Amino acid sequence: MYELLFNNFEKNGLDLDTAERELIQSFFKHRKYRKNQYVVQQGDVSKYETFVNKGMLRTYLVDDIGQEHTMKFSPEDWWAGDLYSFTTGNPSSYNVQCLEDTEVLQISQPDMELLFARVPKMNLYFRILYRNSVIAYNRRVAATLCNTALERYLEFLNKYPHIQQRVPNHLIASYLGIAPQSLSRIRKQVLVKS
Amino acid sequence: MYELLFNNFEKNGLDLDTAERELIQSFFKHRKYRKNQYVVQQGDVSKYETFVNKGMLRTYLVDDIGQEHTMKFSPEDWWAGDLYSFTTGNPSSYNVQCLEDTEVLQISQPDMELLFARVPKMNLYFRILYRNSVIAYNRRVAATLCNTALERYLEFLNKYPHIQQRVPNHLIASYLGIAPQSLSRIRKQVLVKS
DNA sequence: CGAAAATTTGACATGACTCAACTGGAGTGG
DNA sequence: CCACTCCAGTTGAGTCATGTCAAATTTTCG
Repeated sequence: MYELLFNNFEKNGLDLDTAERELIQSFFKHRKYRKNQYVVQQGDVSKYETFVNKGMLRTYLVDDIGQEHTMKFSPEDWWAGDLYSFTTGNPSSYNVQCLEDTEVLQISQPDMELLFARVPKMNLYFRILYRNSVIAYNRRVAATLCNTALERYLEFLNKYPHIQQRVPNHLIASYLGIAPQSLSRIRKQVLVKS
Repeated sequence: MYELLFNNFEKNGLDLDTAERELIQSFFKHRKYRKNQYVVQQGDVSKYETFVNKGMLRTYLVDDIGQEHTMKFSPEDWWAGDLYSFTTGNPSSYNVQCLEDTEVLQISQPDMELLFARVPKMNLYFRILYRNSVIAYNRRVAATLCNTALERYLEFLNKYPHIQQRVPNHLIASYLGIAPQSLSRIRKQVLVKS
């Protein structure tokens, strides 16, 4: 149940002994959700940082005029959660919803603080994790500034081919920041060209 | 020369004793740039993470058709640099340019690794720093997905009033992802309404 | 099978871009 | 002190990409 998480720790340069692993395990709660259930809802506090073991989560928000905008897809081996709400305890403006039946490991904010106190090298892991996240966001902002919708769509396909097959197009459109009709037209262009 | 940096460490929960401070100082190089000089240029490796002591930096990139897009402004007490290039050693796609005469403190990638080895609690500082950066990028992506150019402009003014007074409007436009003419029209609207 | 959701298509509206010209201020040099 | 240049900012006209609304079609799934 914890293999994927510990593998992820290792991938990011973390060496853990048995005692540490047991301690870490004790901080994480295993939880199963069914498709369409919510892990967090707009207005709630995002109490946990959530590591996806199996399935897929989608983080989105709803704007003033009722439109949904997808911030992020989280398949297996990714984290999800609203870091702002988690850190400050303020209500989240995001919804985190299951696109499939999903199994996760969750750690609460106080437990995370304890974890840092007891296993200081977790600071290294999260430093690397957040650093990579900053790099990814950089790219995304750069893409929205520099690229057309078509280019951003192709980049998305390229980068997340596995996600594309598991997620309906209108959600991809809402991630790219375009209307589903526009994505449909773009897809037609791509077909013609190839 | 190091007060601002150490203050920043403290603000982010870092307690340092004299020995640690001296060690840390020895890793940072002080450097002065004149207005319009480049700290990093597209194609170079971003060898340093740069903390701004005085002045203002602007990180931007140039797209296929020669347009500039501003990723970030870094006034005093902020960091600048391309984290991707810094981490991997690959060439950067960004330019980092001085908008004013600027004084910085720089640390190289190998020195940063040494720093983490010698002062492990620096992991905590950068974890927090990157975490806050992730939160800020989240907001920015959410704003580009949810808000109109007008709303994004008002949010920018609200959040960085100090920057607005020190930076020409066409650079703000390139940060917001709109043409300078569009920003000019938006500013006219704002005047009429108030 | 049948209902609901997703996708596609068409017609039209609109916000933002481009190109081009003009204004106004800052700085320079005669 | 004035003429000149340079650059930022503004304004207008025309264009284009993308959005909206509405309807048709296809797919999914109970």
